[in-house]
Amino acid sequence: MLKKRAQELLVAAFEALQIPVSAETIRLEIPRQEFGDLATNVALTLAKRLRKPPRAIAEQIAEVLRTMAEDLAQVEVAGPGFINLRFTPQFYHQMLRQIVEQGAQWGRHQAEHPLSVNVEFVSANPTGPLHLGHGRNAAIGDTLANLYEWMGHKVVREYYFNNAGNQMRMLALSIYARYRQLLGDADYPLPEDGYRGEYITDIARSLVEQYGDQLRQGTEEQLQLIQKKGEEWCFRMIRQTLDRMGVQFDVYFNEDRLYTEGKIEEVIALFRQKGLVYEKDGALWLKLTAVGRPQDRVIVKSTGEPTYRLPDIAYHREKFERGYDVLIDVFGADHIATAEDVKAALAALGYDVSRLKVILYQFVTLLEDGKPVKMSKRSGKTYTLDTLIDEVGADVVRFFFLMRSVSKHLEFDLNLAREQSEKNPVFYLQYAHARIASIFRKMDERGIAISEAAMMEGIEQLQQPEELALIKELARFPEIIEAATSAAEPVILADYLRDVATAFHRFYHQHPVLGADSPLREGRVALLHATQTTLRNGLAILGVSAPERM
RNA sequence: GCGCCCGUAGCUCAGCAGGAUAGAGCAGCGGACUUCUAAUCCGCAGGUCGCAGGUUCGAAUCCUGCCGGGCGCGCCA
Repeated sequence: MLKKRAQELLVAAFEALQIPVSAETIRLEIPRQEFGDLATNVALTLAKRLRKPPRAIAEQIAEVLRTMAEDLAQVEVAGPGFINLRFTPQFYHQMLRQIVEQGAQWGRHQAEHPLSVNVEFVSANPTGPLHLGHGRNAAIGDTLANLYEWMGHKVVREYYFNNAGNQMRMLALSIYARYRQLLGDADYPLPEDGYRGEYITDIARSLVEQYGDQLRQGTEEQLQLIQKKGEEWCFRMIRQTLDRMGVQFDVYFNEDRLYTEGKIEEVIALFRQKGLVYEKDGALWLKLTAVGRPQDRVIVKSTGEPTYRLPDIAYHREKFERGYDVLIDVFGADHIATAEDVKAALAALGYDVSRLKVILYQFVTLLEDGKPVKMSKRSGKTYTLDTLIDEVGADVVRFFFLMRSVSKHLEFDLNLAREQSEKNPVFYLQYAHARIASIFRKMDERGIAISEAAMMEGIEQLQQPEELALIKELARFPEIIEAATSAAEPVILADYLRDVATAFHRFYHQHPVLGADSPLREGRVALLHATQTTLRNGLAILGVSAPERM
């Protein structure tokens, strides 16, 4: 809200001076405290075009701004030509009134043209429990979905359920091997690249309980049954873990459907029409080099089975056909090449791939005592997301996965996460919220009831630097949501909430609320409400709880 | 070899549509609880922004090259 207002004022000033400048070229940033509330370098960027020294331009604009004067307490030209702005306390009071009025809706945008958005994330194969990478994926995807909702769009959360590839066959064979071992064939070998986790034995055990030795022969039919049971089991595990992460999907899209509904065949036919496929060595190749990709790829193996790339393309085409305005994929960094291939293929089929945003997040390393925890897929010795949640709780897990840029490798420091103390950054935010809740409880105990009207009255009493600094911080919330959404970076919101908490703790430390005299007390209560709302809403977007007490 | 991501304080990271003295958290040192939660606050200390060039009035930020780390480059998914 601050930047928007400043931008309006600057645009008006430029108009008065008859200098044509578009609003977007006026960039505002928050400078060091002593310079002001906002600063712009617009005079510096215009210097060349206007052939005037930047300071002279800045002075001119500043002059006009000073005469307009509304909402601005101070306009200064500094350094090489920055214009520093400081708002009046009255302006901040007005903001605070708006926040209190909006209450639970504070921070929500009303999109002029609401978009339909599909966010596909997690999409882990139903062959085992979720791991840390999936956890980061879940946290990022769900938060992006939340952000789009807060921007006023309509969001569908979707999970692509990859239950048709040959990894499923491997799952069945792995379970079968354990099943045989349980039946007494201790030496029955696990397949070369089989799944080795504990859960495989659990599944096998449940089969023994249900079927006894009836599946011993391992006929095709029996293996299919085992596969089905394994898939269901894994799916249940996955959903339980996602539940604990606070993630709910609207759509689970089964890969099966692409086959049963003929989508795979359709895509092949389309590629044929466009002359984008050819046969070689008994396989069907997609001519990706014709659409700017470095290599052609096999899409149907010589065995007649499609490679994973083909259903991927068919699936994305299906999503496009459903008519979303925006499609978002959340993938691990290892999907780079595939994602680009899928995009190029869809573009070749005539789809507007600018609507498809692929979010690639970097890998997660688990650190314990400063050293990476070794994970081995072969031995099945991996650290599951469930284990992590058991150990540190869902709030910490979600926050830790969101507190770094998506594009950065993430070091998950187990020792820090386990720390139930001030060192843990999650608690810092939650504590601010709980502290406010505590004051409200105290008010109840003492029988203090304050009407909204009284709060609104009291707001103009807020003149202390810590009070104004806190309002200033709160006022950024809608802009932060917008920035985090357009950059697809939850960390922007996470960092912001820390700043809010800091501003609050400073205020709290310096100024008593209930001990203050009316009407200042009422004004401070309004500030508490606004702060709590901001923290609660922000934490909700991140999927972290806002506790009433700690 | 090629492609993508990353290199900023002891550690983990912000800042990067160029701009005013490069910021946080943790760790270190020193202060603040008879008051609404000290899971807090205040202060001190800590940096050749990987290296070398280039563009510019101005580069952590843009360009090129190199060095270092991660991830890819399957008829696996």
